[in-house]
Amino acid sequence: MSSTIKVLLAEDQSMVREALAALLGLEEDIEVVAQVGRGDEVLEAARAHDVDVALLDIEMPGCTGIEAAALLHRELPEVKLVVLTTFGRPGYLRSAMEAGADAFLVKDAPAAQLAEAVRKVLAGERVIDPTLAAAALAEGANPLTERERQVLRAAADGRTNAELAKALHLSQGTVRNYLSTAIQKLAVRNRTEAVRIAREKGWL
Amino acid sequence: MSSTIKVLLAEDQSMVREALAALLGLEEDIEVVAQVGRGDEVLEAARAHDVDVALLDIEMPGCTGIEAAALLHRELPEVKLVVLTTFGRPGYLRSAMEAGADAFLVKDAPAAQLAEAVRKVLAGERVIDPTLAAAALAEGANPLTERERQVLRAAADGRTNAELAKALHLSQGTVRNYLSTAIQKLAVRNRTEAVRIAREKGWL
DNA sequence: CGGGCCGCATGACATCTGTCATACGGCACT
DNA sequence: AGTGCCGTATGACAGATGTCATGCGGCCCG
Repeated sequence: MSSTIKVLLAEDQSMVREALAALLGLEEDIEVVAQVGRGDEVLEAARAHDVDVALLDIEMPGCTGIEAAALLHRELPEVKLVVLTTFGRPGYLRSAMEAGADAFLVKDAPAAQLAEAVRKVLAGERVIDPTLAAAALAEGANPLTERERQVLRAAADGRTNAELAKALHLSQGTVRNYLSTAIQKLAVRNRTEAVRIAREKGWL
Repeated sequence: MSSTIKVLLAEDQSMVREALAALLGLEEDIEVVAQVGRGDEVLEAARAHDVDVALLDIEMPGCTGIEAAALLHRELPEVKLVVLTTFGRPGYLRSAMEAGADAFLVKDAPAAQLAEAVRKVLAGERVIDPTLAAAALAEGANPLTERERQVLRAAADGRTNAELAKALHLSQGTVRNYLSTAIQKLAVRNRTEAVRIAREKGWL
């Protein structure tokens, strides 16, 4: 029989990361050979340890798990990619798939699915929650332009139009125009709702 | 030597919960005797299993880990309480302590601290991050009145003044006054920032 | 009993925000 | 060459939001 599956674990919360490592450690055929707590340490660690599967949390400092996935996919295409996230946002699933992910798991799925997903992706299968896949397809693509997203992101923490304009090197009127179109595209009433909805959909 | 320490684990994300259980399962002297995924199932499970220590995540459906802690503290005062959270918000620490928690851990602390905290609280010790404790003391108490908190919470998802007034059975002017005083107390410029800051401090 | 804070309210005012029309250059697709 | 979208900008306008002064009744504390 073949040797153990070598896994890289990327997750910023140490306690969760080490707990997941403990969980995977219980499996005979899986070995966690590297752990990192930042997105921007993923590639280096993957190179250093010759991993079979990378398990990537999305929310991480440095860069997101999705960005890390895209990078790995480009640099080490033979590494299988499992994206793990707290939030089952359809937009996340879409981005993860575009980044070359082989599996997409949400953290409130049963723990058994984790080891299972690792084995499946190594066998060439793709693993995604059918409900989430349906939601991602139903919702359609992100309607926001890059600029609209930038403005929304910057507006998220309560900045005023003048501050947004300064931060993005735009005129105040332009900022208002972008916010206005974003608000209309998302069918909401103000910037706060727009930020909330865009976040929920994973469009931000 | 004494028998194993019986632990109840409350955490809504199955994968994290089972991973933490796996982690604790590696310790010879600790046994996870019950797992729940909702705050409002904690008391019942604790009663059913005669637990020594309850490990409570804060963010849970049903009721928060802090509310569950307060309930356990009242109903089963001999059970030791460890509160676990993603966010190291000083206000959370304060509330947890007021609810009778014996330990307060953030999830980005090393995993080893978890088992250690379980043993320590059982030995009658209290476990809190000194940095966080300092922050909680430095920041002072929540300056917001109950009404101000209500209005901020309701305003968080982008409701308009008219909607807030209707939802809270207040006049529109009163809503604006509350928001205005909250904005001043938090030393910010608008409601969105006020919500953000209040959240960060755990005052919401 | 008086002072102070809270909850609640109103009115006036200044500023911020959202909408709309309009404009121009660039780029892509037909 | 024409159409359409994007990025950028302006000006005008209506409505939402934030500030301030002021008022009243209730409650607690000294």
